Amino acid sequence: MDVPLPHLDRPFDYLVPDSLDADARPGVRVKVRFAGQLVDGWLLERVAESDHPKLAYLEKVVSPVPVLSPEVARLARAVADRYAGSLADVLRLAVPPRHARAEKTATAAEVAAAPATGSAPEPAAEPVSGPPVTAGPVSGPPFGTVGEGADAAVAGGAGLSVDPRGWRDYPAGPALLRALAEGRPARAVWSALPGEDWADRYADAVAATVAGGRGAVVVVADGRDLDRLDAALTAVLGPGRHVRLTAADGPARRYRAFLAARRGEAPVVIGTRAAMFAPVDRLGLVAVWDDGDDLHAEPRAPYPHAREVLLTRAHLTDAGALVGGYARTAEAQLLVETGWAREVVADRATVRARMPAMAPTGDDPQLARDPGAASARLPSLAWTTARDALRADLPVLVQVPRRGYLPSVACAECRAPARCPHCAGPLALPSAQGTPACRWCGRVAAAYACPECGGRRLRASVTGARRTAEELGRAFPGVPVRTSGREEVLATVPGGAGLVIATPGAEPVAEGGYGAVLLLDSWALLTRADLRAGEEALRRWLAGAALARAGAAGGRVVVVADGALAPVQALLRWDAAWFAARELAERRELGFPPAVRMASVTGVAEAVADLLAGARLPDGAEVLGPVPAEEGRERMLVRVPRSRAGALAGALHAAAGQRSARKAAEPVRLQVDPLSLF
DNA sequence: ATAATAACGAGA
DNA sequence: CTCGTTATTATC
Repeated sequence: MDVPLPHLDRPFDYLVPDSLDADARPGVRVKVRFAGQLVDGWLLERVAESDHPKLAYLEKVVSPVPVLSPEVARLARAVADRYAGSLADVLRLAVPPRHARAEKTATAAEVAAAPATGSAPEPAAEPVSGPPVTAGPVSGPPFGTVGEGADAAVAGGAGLSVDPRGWRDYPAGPALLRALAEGRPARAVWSALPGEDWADRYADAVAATVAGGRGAVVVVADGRDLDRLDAALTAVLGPGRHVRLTAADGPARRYRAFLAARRGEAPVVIGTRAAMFAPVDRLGLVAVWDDGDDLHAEPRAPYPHAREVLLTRAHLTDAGALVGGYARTAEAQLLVETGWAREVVADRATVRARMPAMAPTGDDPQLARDPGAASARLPSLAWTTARDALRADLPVLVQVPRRGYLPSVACAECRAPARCPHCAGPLALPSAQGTPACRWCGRVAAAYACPECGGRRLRASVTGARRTAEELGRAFPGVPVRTSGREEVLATVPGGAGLVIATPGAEPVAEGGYGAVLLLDSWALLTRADLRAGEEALRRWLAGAALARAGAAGGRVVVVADGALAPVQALLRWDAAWFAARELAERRELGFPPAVRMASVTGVAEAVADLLAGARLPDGAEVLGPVPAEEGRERMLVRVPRSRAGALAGALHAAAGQRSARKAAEPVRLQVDPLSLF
């Protein structure tokens, strides 16, 4: 029933009139009369009898295309249960809006050929167990030992030949590919080497899965990553073997792509998070690249995260799973530490050989002596590193904060940019009412006085990529300057001398790799009041640094940050696993996710109190708060051990059901795994 | 929203 | 005890 009310989140039985008998197959959209009105719904299964005494007739089959596959129906129920949401809400995310014209292009024969895969549907017959992340015990064997994998270029059992290509750089890599080719549910957390062509590696893993006769779903964060993966897959699988599914393509194309996937026209679906529910036959692999990117979190109720949906999916279908990135999230680390997934990492010698030379620079006494550096507002080491790379005819990447992400400040009287009295770095405001502090050395400038006019008041201004580009252009005359950011994102840049100013996430790949990468927004990233500030900073640095040449080939990275900080250490050593383990240990200590399961309840105070009063929270649940939320609302957090995660979601959903049943007017937002905890 | 059903109270 | 009214609850 396509109504979002939590107390109606269960199947209802209807009689099927003879006239609709042929079309009324599981997975079709239907219209039924419910409480006097016509509402949309989903036909979940056909049964011989019903316990209900008086049944109404199905009003209409909207379209005979069974767009909801049995596997996705089960997945959607499990996701709704995990996130304390309703099946209808999840189905809205899982099945794109119908586009009648796009549907017409499917002939009757194709409709009839729509696969009836998977086990018999049992909608809501029994609660589906939570995703493996919450399940605790290790399920499924590891996909091979290091020794076995190292020299295995040919798949065993099935006699399929799989070339591990770049996966040879990782001791467990070839075994991973072999397992996928043999249809075994290998689960891996992959830490990509610096300079790694991740899209090629994902294409290899997908190709191995397809060679084994199974399908794959791959989710990436944005359109640029998608284009890259698309090209890599076309190169490896050939054209027409994969479907591209993303909301950015518009409703018609999206629905057409969805139907193609549903009909099983291609074994592989790739896309942004819209693709996480894509129907795929005989699913053998789910994969997500860069799971720390917050674009993987769905902003619509019940706010599922692509990584969690895909892992649930792997669990339900016994498919393999690949969670990869240059960085590693605490959630991925948990998969490794619970033994659910195997870590796929290169050994230290290989990492060292591939790494660019790394250097931190903070407070910079040489700044004044370097006129070029001073005019570019760059610490001296950053400036000389860039200059050397340009002299060697190599491109230089400068990673700067997103425009508006962190407002810089200027004198309120004369508009002169406010500079750090100590190192002349730009001052910025971490929050609206915070004290300005230096973006380079981090020193707080409490008693600032403008050197130009003596003014003491400051106003916010923005120094984005464009402004930085102008200033750097002046510091390195004659060098081409390109920017890549919000308005225009470059995918690639040529290999010769040139400056590339990019915001995090928009760094273009340089032909042959960058000679130097300057990471300038360290302080802005690290001082964010967020549980994940360190993780996020490291993720962005690694993504930028990964584009540099190896140290032996002249690649250098300068990070303007204190080298003693843990995320900086992790960058300097290129050790995302170390940082993730540290981060997870710290969250265990503090009782933060993913070591525990958190849910937030947001609304006006009475509504929040009402819901929590009616919730039968599991043993050991802690209620924290309230903290003020946006406009008059407040937010309470509920924390439980991971073993009670399912019970917590169930209790909150049931409590929301009670409220909606008695028509409580004030809305309450439930969010399991909320993005931000503060 | 609206129909059924339960709960309640006044008058026979 | 019955009828009529009102609160409650389920909605195939």
